[in-house]
Amino acid sequence: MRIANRWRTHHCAQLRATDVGRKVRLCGWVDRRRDHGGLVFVDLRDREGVSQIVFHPEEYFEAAEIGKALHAEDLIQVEGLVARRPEGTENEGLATGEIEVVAQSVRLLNACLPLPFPLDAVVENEELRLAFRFLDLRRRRMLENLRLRHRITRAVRDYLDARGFLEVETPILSKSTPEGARDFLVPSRLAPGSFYALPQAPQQYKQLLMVSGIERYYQIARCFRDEDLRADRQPEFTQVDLEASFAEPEDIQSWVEGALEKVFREVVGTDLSLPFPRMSYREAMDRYGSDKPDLRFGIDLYDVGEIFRGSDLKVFRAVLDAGGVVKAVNGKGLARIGAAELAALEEIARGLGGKGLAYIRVESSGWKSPIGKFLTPGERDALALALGATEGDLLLFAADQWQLACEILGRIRLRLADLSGEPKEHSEWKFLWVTDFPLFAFDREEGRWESMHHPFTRPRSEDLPLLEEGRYGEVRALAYDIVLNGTELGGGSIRIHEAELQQKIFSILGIDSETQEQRFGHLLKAFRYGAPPHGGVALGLDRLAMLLAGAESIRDVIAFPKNRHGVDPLTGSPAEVDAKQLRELRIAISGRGNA
RNA sequence: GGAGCCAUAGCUCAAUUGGUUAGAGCGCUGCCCUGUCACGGCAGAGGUUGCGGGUUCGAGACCCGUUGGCUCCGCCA
Repeated sequence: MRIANRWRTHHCAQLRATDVGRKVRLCGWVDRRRDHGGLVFVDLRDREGVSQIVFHPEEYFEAAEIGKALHAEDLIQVEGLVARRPEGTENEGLATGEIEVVAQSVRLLNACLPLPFPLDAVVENEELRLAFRFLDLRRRRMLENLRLRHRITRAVRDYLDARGFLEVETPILSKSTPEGARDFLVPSRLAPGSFYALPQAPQQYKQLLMVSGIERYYQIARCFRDEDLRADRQPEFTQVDLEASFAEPEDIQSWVEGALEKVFREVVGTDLSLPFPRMSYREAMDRYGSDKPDLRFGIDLYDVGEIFRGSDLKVFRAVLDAGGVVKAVNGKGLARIGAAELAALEEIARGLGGKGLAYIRVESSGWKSPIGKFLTPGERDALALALGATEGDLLLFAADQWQLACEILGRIRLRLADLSGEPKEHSEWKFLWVTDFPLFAFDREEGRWESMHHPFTRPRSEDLPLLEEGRYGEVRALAYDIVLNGTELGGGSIRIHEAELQQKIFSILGIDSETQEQRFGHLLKAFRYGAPPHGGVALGLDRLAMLLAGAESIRDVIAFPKNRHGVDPLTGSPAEVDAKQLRELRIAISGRGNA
């Protein structure tokens, strides 16, 4: 890195014993000052690191006077001589620890007010950190997070470039398609009453690029969704978005695996073993009660319906007779948990819509359980065998429709892992492809079918007859999600490229022909002009960076994130605008607050 | 829209069962200190305990409300 110019000759992590005697000039912030009355030391910091500056009052009085008066985070320019530190005062913990710069002159370039929070300690007050984000980003940890993110995108770009992917930008001012998340809208001045929408993803544009014959496209794409925020959700976020023509799911998956392998090798020095395991949606739900199972621990769900098929336990029997399932999970060693914890587990079940959560404490004195008296010795033996139950275990049961029973125990499983102190090492990377998602999910409240992934997802060809027969819930999609340690890192699919099939899917989703033409006419039109088969995937860059950084929130890997309410406390966005601006847009505010 | 947790000095936290003048470390200010690197020493400033109400002889603590922050559910094709 070339750095020398009139401001500075080196950066603060650059100088070594071989530079002793050299006259240098450094610029940086006062990381720490140690004033010995006479002698003053300053750790001078820039992006690259730290050098110790020493002020000798007898030799360089004026410089020392300035040095004495410095404060934390003052910005200074120092000119001086590189000197070897006296025998025994070297600092082995510092790359530049063999030398120091003897200040001959120093300029205070810009002073710093007393800091609102320390830069070298944990600060819980995130609101304050965001309000002073420019200072927060000076912290080593945050700087390294940004650097890590940079390295990720660079590795991804290198990888995809080497495989013939073209980076193409797509519009930010886009068109609203009311399916999916809520859109951010941008009013058009030139067409009053009309609005652009910020893209939730470049989905349709990248498919159009495939029709254009681009063949392999990628983009580090900003996406916008106007939904409530979470630790891993911001209203604007970034996806590594790619699409390829003439590609099978295996092609897409191997590109993702290859890119991630390169990222992990180059960014954190970890070798991933490829390919990642695959698991069908059905199996993931059956075994782990989740479509993004965390495989760092091995608590499995079991179907124990057969054991209760002839049971006296009416609640279980009724569910089974109605076509439901009885599933169970074994919390090894958790018979010890108290009533409050147990109630919390039941609350998880109820919160999801379950009727309850049966439990059995396996204790030395016998099985302690409200359902205990309904169990025959044979049933107990069968359960113990199926669940591997031994003394001290806590068995939990959900009896419900398959989907719900799985989801309930899936949540319980995560909670049990916490309770039992299962190791969840950040350095352990458990990747998984979840495949064969259902194409549709039935929305009970709306009383209609919805796309599980999105409406452009291609059904498996062998399931096309099911589509004709109206057995929508059974149709599987050529879709795949990539999961890392229980986090959905991304997902993709092979797309529909035929106008007729696309129209059929739209119709099943309850979008009539007129609306189809209105909202998706451009896509349907394009499909009639020799659209190639194609598919792709999108990876959540923020989440990937968060996991690699060992951060708790994607806010820690985004330079200027929004808080819980979509507000940036630093700039004060969003903000009201001038009446003149609104007039130009022909917008009238009808009311504030509970409008 | 719902649930939970939190709010005490600039920051991170403490304050026994409701009981004297709300403390500590860091930071800040002043003084001392010539080989430190989380330098050290002495002194000092800094608080309407988020806000409003209530219970009580007495509230940082208990109750109600409210505001703000965070986490989760809903939502996120």
